Amino acid sequence: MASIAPTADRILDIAEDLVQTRGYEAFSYADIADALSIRKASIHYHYASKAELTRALAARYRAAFAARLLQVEAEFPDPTRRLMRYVRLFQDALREGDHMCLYGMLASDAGTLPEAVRTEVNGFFADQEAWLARVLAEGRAREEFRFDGRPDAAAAALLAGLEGAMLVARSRRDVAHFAAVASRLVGSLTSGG
Amino acid sequence: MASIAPTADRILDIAEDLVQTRGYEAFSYADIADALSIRKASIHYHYASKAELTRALAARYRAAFAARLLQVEAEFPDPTRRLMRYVRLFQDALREGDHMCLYGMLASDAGTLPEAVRTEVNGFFADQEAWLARVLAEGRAREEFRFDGRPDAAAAALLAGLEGAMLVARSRRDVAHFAAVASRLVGSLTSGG
DNA sequence: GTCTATAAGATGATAGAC
DNA sequence: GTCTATCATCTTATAGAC
Repeated sequence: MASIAPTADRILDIAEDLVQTRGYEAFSYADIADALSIRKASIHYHYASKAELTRALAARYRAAFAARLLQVEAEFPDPTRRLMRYVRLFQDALREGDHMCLYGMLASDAGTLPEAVRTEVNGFFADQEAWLARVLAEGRAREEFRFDGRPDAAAAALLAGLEGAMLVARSRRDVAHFAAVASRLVGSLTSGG
Repeated sequence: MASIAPTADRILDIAEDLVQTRGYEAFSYADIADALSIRKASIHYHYASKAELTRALAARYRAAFAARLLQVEAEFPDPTRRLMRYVRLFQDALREGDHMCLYGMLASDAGTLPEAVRTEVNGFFADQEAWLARVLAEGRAREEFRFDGRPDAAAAALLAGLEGAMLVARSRRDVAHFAAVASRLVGSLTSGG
């Protein structure tokens, strides 16, 4: 499947895995070249610099995630199920417990990230908070959710909880830890104040 | 103040700042040598390897944080104030919004961290959750806090929320974002289910 | 589009003088 | 305890043949 994709895409596939497991600073053109059995120079043909490669990777992931959210909205009309599916999307990113969400990892690399990538990171988080705020607002209107204050504030806290849970769970290589924290975060919206 | 401390300590001071802003992979002996106006070889005299330097840094931070928690307990007898002070400790680690909590950063580097440091990271998180669980349990017994389920589960969710809020806030260079999420997390314990 | 070859610089680390 | 000098290796990146 990956082997029939164009080289430019396969490069991003490998890079995505490397960023999720090692971070921006700890992956190299040599790692990608080895994984694909090509030469480093070939990667430079497709992506002139590491900054450009990472920017392309971030943009692809952001677009794919946005598309998946549209799918979720089409598939699940009710806010509760939408939210549960959203949490599942995050949990899947953890894989066996050794991957971090791509954007969570890039956020941790914010201090050394090329500016174009950094802008993309903040845009991604803004996307997530906006989407969650809409789901939460609708859920409260339907009396499926209960929470205090503005939906965007509740959305920011939920996103932070999910990202932090991934960070801690991955350090422990423990997907169950993420699942437990996530269900508590969702539970506090569906059953309390 | 830093300039009268022994070299071994000053090395860790600089390393701490570098890890908090750049992460494990993105700091080097050369960075520390430049900051202290000494040579790289002098650093190797104090810490034979980068792994050993980072392990020493992690151990120092963990011990210092534990000591600060004892101070908080001595100073504030009531759970609500203890918790507010705890959140403050985290917020201070952000500095101007460009530092991550040392252990949050190390957790994000889990994929490439020397095993000894990684063990230290999970120990630190266990420390935090245990301390928070005790504060939460006592707060619920005194009817200052309200939450469902076991105190350790609530503690895990709170810690995850704080770490995630730091991650997102730092990416945005926005301390206020952390403060807003943190006060919402605390608020959900003091005023709701 | 992929290759070989190469560049200029950084990396963690060591030997041995002072 | 700090220095100079050096090491092998890795990094991103480029030139030019095929």
